[in-house]
Amino acid sequence: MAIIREGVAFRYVTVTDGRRQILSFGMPGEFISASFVVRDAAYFSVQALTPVRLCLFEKTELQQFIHSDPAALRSFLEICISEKENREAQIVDLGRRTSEERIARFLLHMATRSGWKGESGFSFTFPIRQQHIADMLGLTQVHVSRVISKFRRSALIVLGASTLKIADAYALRQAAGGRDV
Amino acid sequence: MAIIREGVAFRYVTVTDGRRQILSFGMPGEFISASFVVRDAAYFSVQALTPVRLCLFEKTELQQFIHSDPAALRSFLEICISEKENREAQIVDLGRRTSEERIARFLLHMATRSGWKGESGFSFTFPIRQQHIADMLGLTQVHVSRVISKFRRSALIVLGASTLKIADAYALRQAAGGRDV
DNA sequence: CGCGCGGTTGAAGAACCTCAATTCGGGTGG
DNA sequence: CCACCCGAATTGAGGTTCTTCAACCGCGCG
Repeated sequence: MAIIREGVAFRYVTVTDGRRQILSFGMPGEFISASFVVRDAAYFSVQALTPVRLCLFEKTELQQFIHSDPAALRSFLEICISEKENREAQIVDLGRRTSEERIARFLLHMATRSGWKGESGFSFTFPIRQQHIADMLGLTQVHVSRVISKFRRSALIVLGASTLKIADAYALRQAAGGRDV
Repeated sequence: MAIIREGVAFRYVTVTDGRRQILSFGMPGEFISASFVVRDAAYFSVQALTPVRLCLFEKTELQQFIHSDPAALRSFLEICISEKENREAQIVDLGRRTSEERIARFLLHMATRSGWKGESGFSFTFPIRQQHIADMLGLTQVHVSRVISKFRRSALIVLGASTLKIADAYALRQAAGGRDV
């Protein structure tokens, strides 16, 4: 039972023959996974991308806290459910969007989680490698490279060693499929 | 806020240009979506596949019930979290499994939810069309048809108008990728 | 210096899609 | 009762998207 205070980690599962699927990235302020209130074992693995500082909870204490305070219960349910909603958005991406849309949406989503307000020129730390993007979005690293290169050539983004800059927010949203995030 | 008592329904979203992604099928005994305890609006649509009989709850009453009884809270959290876990399994399917694996796993999963214990020869009502399978698994109906035809020719399954029979459980599990469901 | 990780690029192929024609079965109207 | 019709499934041909394999580059680091 842990909340991330600093750094970035991700949850993933590996299927037979070594294919890897990343389930989510955890950023500061977020639970690794709310499931641990109920579960003892995990069907996934967790790995840190950067050095990470955690805030640990005793499971039973958290359970008591949720019981004792109605507001706490409500906000914990809120967390569980918005985690589920994020997973469902991901399902839509994987099932029914092209690789360009997926990658554009992923970059926009990470920017938003890093405090982006929507303006062009926003720049933030981005420690995620192409292999992670590929494993998050059901693609190969090679294909991610091609799409990212295309975005860069079209001046939608500027991608440094560990920083990403949204250069043309409008065009990137277009590439993401227009509406929503 | 509703539980399905009879029949089958599904939740889905449509993205621009009409592509459809099915998020889940609801079977008897299951919530349409546990999210409604916290949410007022839904980002998805629901459609019945067969005639459906529902059991409706008043949201505020359910909230009070959850607060009043620790066991109720625990089992509701259990439901939320296992819904999330199902979505994550789906993400792995969509991201990192072939169309044959996805379809085989989907059929096995539906059989299990219909009370299947694992033996060959089990047969159950299956009102789902190929288009639904396609929209659940991120494929086209045409491709689903090809894979299903292949399964049928290899005598893994027998698919009637509205019933499905697991003819060769072992081979179907092999097609599903070996381990787990 | 050399090694390794991450990224880029090209060529060839596999998986899946699109379009379109055809079939099959169940229901409905004449 | 039969003709028709409609939704659902099948099948073929050809195309696109993404993968695979492999070579190569650039850069930070021991």
